[in-house]
Amino acid sequence: MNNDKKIINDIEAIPSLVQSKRQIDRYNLDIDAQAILVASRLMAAGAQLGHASEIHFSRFGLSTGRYRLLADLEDYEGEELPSQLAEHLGVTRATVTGLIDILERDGLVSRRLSSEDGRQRSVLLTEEGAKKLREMAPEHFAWLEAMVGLLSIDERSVFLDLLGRVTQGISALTDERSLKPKGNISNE
Amino acid sequence: MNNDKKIINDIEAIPSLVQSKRQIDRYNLDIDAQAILVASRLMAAGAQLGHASEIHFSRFGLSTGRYRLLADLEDYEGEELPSQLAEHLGVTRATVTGLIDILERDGLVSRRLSSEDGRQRSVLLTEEGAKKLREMAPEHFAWLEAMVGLLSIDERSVFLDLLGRVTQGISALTDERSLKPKGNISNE
DNA sequence: AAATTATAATTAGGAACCTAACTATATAGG
DNA sequence: CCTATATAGTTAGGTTCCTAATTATAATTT
Repeated sequence: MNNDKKIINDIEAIPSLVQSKRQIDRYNLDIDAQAILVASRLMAAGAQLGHASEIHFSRFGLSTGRYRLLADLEDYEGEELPSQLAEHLGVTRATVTGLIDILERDGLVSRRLSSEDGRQRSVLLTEEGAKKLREMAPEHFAWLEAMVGLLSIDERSVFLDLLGRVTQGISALTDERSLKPKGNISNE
Repeated sequence: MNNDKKIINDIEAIPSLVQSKRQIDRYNLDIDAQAILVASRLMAAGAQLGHASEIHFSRFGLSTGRYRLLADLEDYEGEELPSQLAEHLGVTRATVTGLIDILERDGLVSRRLSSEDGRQRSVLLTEEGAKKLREMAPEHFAWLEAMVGLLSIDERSVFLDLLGRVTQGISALTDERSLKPKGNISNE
């Protein structure tokens, strides 16, 4: 019986400190092995979470992106422009078009032409879409809460703080390459 | 000039505490808003990191997966079976086949038939593959280190601990559905 | 020994997100 | 006015990873 297929994040897939050390030693680099371990673990956790999330939402006939779009729409009184959605979700407008296509096909949102600007199309949350969100809310939020269930309230605050700074670190790395910084990363 | 396209993780894309509270209040759920915030932020961070990682590796003509395969190969004396690689990387064998295809095309690995078992094909790190790893090591590890550069040594330990428990939480959620646990998650 | 079953790798096709090119509309400059 | 340029959304095609089916070889069962 091959139920191993389900368990992707095997113990083998988790990078260890000795592994990080070995890699650094091989090239005689002046790098903190633990820093490498933290970064590697975070990458592994990110991939794992992304995968788990898709499985979670698929039980409601949604994907992570499509749920997030619906939730954002709900947060903005049930009507938004695709470009706003793209900005809120942190994805491209092309991606939003695809998300809307499927949600519209499934009757969870609808498109409407804007009267003010002929280029714009409003996206509206349908009654069915609102119902879907209402129905999945308890289970969904319980799922999210369970994710951090092994952390105490205090630990959650600490984690949030540390994660925020790591996120900042990542942003700095990706922005670095654009030689014209927008000026909002001020700490030298 | 539209260099905004590069900066995907806009300030708007980061979920806030008030947003989490609003969502929970809407359905009168007995859920800790901060827990939702932590979970949401982690998901956002995971996506951001995944994206940043692809950009990082693309500068060396690699993807995250292909780099990880090369690095794992190096860790195992330059020779492994595809099935071992799949397990170590936490991806399916089908994915590994695809990764090897491109790495082989680019001359970074080679395939060899196993003498012992006719079903197996060994994957070998070529000299060119080893050279690639050697060349990118300084920049790559510096990149990883910079990611957690805003954290002190002590904070890295704390972060590692908390992240580990969140990871456990996620694993528990995904395994939950398979009614026959493998019994290797022993700490009750 | 032959037939069944398991395993290793691959192939085929799908989902999510991307970039770049395109269409339609709006705005600005001469 | 009317051409040039910017913007909103979409379309086309690529990448990464997945699941399910397929092929080839090994192990097991009768």
